[in-house]
Amino acid sequence: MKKDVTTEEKIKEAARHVFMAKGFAGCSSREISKAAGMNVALVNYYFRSKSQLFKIIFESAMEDFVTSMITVFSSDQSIESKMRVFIEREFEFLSKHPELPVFIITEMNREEGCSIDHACFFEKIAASGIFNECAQAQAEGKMRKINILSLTLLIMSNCQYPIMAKSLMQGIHGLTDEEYTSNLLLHKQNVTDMLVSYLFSVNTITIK
Amino acid sequence: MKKDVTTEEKIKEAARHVFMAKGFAGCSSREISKAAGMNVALVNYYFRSKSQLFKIIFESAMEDFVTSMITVFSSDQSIESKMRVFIEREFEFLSKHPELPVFIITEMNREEGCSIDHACFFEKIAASGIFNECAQAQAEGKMRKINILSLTLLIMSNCQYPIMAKSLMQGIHGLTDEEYTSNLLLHKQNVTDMLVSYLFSVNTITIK
DNA sequence: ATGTGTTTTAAACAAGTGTTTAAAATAGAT
DNA sequence: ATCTATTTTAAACACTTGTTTAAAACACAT
Repeated sequence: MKKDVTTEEKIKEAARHVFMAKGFAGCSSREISKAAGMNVALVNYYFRSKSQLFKIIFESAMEDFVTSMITVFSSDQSIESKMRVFIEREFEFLSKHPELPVFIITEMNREEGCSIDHACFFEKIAASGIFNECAQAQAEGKMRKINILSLTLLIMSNCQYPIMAKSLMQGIHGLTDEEYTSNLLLHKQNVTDMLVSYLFSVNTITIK
Repeated sequence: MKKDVTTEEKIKEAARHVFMAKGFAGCSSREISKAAGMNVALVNYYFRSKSQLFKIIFESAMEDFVTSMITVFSSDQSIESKMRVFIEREFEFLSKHPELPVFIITEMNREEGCSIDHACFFEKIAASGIFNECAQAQAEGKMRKINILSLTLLIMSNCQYPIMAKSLMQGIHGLTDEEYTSNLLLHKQNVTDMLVSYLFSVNTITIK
């Protein structure tokens, strides 16, 4: 028997949407099954339990998250232009999946969330060779010497936070969706300028 | 009748802890009442409902959040040193309340979360005069010309994200609590350097 | 001690939770 | 058409949820 979209995929897609929007604790199995247009029992028929289904969705979300990074790192460019492209792509990717960072951070803080092995993601990133490339650039004086955690944090902070905090910023500054989106473009440019000049010290800083 | 700590305060304190750690959806009324060492019915006796209690806790959390900012802005210093002090204080404050940013962002995304008026917080910040001060510094060429949202985002991103994403970063980089904390100190310095030099263009950037 | 108002509790309520069971519907092979 | 295995459903399971009710415990004035 064949279908355009298998039942299993229907469930996963529905679960992805619902989990992302409301979190593990914020939704019920029945809600997911309804979003997939079927009976509750089917969810457990294909994926033994709610937790099991969640684990699959979460890991695939992490996978997307990391894959989006690695594609840029593996490309063949100077490290500085990799950085520029990376920021560009990260804003683009996260605009399409705005709930992803909050989702990942929230669920990492859940007790059960720790059961998942995260180190493998670091290994994947490391395997792209980006960290060695940075170390070399730092040794050659082409790049500011900061440790890898700090580098990761600088980039992630400035790419992810502006998208995670959308509703907060809209609330505080009183902006519509469109206004926020257009402001985000300006901000992306500022972030790029700031990070590139800080890390690679392109001394074209002239203000006023 | 008098007590050292009133029942009402006991409930609020317990609710604050539990809500922060698990979110609105992630905990039950009974969990809160047990944390406060009493019967469930008492929670509803003092605060009509779980939602009502939550609203109070959330708004007080936002209050703390904003108050922590304003104290620095209202002080009597140059805008550049205000920035330095602000980052310092923000890292210190958030280290003591690490769940606060994720909590606020998560609950802002809940449907019911929108019922709360957020604009008042912006007004409070604006009332501190910090925005005018920035505008003036920008007009005088002392500060880079970027809009307020972007400025807010730059600061918040770099102060809040490193603390929100602790468990994610620990997972990825394989760090203990102590290691992360000490790395956070180094990172705070990097953030300060980067932001100050980007915004005020202190051109002492010479690498290696 | 009695009465009064407040604070606290145990118990119950209906509704919703994750999960399981057994029966029904469906598919494909003979 | 009959049999078999897979897919889907309705119904029930035991348990937790937010909230309410009525009785108990308490404090305090008289």
